[in-house]
Amino acid sequence: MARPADRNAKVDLLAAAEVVFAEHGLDQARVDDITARAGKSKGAFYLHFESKEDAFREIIESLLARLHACVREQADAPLAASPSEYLRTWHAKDLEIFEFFWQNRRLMRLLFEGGRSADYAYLTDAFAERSRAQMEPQFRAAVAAGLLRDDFDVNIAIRLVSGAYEGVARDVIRLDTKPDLAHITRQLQRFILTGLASPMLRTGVLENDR
Amino acid sequence: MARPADRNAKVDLLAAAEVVFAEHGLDQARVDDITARAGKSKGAFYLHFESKEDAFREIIESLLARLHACVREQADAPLAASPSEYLRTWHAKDLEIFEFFWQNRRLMRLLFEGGRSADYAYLTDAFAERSRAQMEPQFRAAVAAGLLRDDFDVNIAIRLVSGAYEGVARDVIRLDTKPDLAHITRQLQRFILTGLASPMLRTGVLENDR
Amino acid sequence: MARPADRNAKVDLLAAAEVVFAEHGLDQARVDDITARAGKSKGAFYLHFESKEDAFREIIESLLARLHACVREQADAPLAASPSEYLRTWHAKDLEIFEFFWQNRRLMRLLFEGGRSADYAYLTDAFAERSRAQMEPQFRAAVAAGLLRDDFDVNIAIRLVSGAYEGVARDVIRLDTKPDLAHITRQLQRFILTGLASPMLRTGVLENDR
Amino acid sequence: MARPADRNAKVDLLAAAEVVFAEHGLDQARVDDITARAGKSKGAFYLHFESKEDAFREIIESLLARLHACVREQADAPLAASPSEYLRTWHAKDLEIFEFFWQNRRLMRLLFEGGRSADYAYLTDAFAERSRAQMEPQFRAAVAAGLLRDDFDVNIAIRLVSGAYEGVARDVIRLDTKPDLAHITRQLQRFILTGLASPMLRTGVLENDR
DNA sequence: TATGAATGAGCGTTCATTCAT
DNA sequence: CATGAATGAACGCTCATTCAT
Repeated sequence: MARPADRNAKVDLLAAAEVVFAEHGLDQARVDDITARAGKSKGAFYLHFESKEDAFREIIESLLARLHACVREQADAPLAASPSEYLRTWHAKDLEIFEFFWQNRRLMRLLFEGGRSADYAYLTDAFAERSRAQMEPQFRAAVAAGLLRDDFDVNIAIRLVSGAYEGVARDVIRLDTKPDLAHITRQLQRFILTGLASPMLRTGVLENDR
Repeated sequence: MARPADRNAKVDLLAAAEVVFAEHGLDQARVDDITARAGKSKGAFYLHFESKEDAFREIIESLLARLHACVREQADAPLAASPSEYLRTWHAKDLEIFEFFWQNRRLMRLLFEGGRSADYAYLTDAFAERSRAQMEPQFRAAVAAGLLRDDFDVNIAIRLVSGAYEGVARDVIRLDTKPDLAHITRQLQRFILTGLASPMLRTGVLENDR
Repeated sequence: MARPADRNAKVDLLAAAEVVFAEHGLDQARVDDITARAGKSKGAFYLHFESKEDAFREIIESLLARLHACVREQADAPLAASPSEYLRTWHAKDLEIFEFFWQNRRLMRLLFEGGRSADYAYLTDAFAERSRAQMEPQFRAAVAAGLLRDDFDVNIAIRLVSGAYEGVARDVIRLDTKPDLAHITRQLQRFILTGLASPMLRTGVLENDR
Repeated sequence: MARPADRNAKVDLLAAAEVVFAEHGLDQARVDDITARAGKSKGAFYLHFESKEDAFREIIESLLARLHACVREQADAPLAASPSEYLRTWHAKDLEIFEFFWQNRRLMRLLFEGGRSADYAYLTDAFAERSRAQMEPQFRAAVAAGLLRDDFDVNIAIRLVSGAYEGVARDVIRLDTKPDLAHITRQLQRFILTGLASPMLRTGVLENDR
């Protein structure tokens, strides 16, 4: 037999903690605020979590787990046969992930801001690193398949691309109303693929390169 | 005639505060740590700063002032005559700014991480916003001059480009050894200008666009 | 179901605070002293009071409330029919109030000494002012009833009488052993009514007045 | 040769200290305030005084010395020959002392309020005690001379009289504009000598006494 | 003698965590 | 399991006093 009261208590506390952490960050969040918002006692909090940090960790870990599940789900799709199929798949994946960002924007902001605590500042980098790591094999595969140019320093290219993704993601999650994610991600894809150079300037670019 | 002010006192304190804030963030930095590191007394700290936050603000404001001075200096250069001149100028500007990032990487990280305190989380966004604002007129000028394509949503393009810059900047400032900034910025420029699409894929891209 | 509130906690803290404030005044009283004396933790103090000053205020306000209740109770009695009844009633009232002073002599001293803090120095005057205000209607009624002389400047007479009361009260509350309050108040009453002049001098006094 | 600069410095500091102590009491007065008001350095303060308390003591002692000089001057006058001469002399003495109170009202308030510090709360009582002590021989002499009634408990009578004086003094020194001190002291004297009872009540009072 | 920057002990208050019921 | 009063370590800030010049 489950003990629903118990489960609900933890769920309530987690929900409240999520809000309070998202608003105040780890350091400035007070356990009192969390329990008051959850309508639970302080004792209940420590019944379910070892410490304030533990609750924070649990929330962040859950977020990361769901995020990675979402990303992996996208990543596991096979390289499409045709170029246009490839683009369609890619775009669908991006949209899926940006939808996740939007759904979890409060927590994603907290993540991007390192939990607003020195102790979790590493989260920001860790997330970026992980994104890059996740991106690399797909990128290399695309290069190998002749879909992407091979005259780039792949590491740097990845860095740039993931930077663009992260930058856009940061923008999206701080909006108040939901933007047209499909449009944004399509532009992002197009930007990555075609660049901004006008034909006239393209000559200059080639000149400029050795 | 009085015991002369230790002209270095404030400088020492600021230097120590910079280190401590960079390491622990605003909330977890202890005034004791700062003064101990500076070899000064606690009283000395409050002789020069109204409060812990005041010292933090002073450090951040100084960083932002120097940063904006650096950016403005770059921005004020006129649009170059020839495309290749334009590219050279652009690259030089970027390099200058990335040098600044590298020189001040400890503080830039703190800035990017919102002071690691809920109270200054806005810094992250404020900086991104400002960067975008600074970029916009230059971008539009380049489009008007036929240097950049005009079939992009400019706002989104700026968002993407500034995202790429920010992402790369975040990467750079967390390295332990100085990377080849000229290389990175050149790749960044080239990436922005030419994109990643292979000729074969380029067709797909065009197809994909309505 | 919870660890039940130590119903005595606040009472203990107030009792301890009373002693410590009475001994050291507001400024020099240390919260540590209060909690140590109460056998409570520092946290417990802030569980019941907003601040040190808040506890002080509560103590003083309670004293004033009880004092005014006592005074009002006396004041509400009607003017007696006969002179001797009037005197008896008056004396009984005084005795009641002086008993209150004696019972609360530690706090009354603190009150008379303005909480031994610049912030509450006004208490001394406020109390005197209030006493005078309370006395005035009774005084005027007694004059109207022909019980008291009408050839005095009433305001000054009240000032003198309340001064005498206050002076005697200040004396009484700093004694170590309880004096014969009935005797003192009777003498005080007699003094107010008849003065000290010997018959021989009385003539001179009356001459002296215009 | 005197060192006028030095002397002036101390005088300036004392004057400033007087104002600051009178306003904030001992505990809440800051040495900084005193030196700033005096236009001197903190070093100068400690050149002339051992400590903040020392300066306070010096000010209070000076006040008491001048006060006692004034009182003694009055006290040393011989008992006058005739009753009316006695009354005139007494009144003149009182007026002199009340003039002193008025001249030094800021400091007298501080004195009456125990320096607004637990450490000097005793001043209030010490002053009252001393006043009583000073009054006693004169009182007894007057009784012996048949000028004052002898059917009073002398100690209590003194207490009452000095209480009345103290009460009136407290009133006077907190006024903003100088009152008619001669009038007040005359009324005070008359009150002490004759009391307030109407002829009608006097009968009852005498009955009431055993 | 005079200066005023520097010192550091001291204290009010907060809040994560514990524990008696 | 649940409660919430109690605990006490921690830390920001003040200000009397010292001392190098």
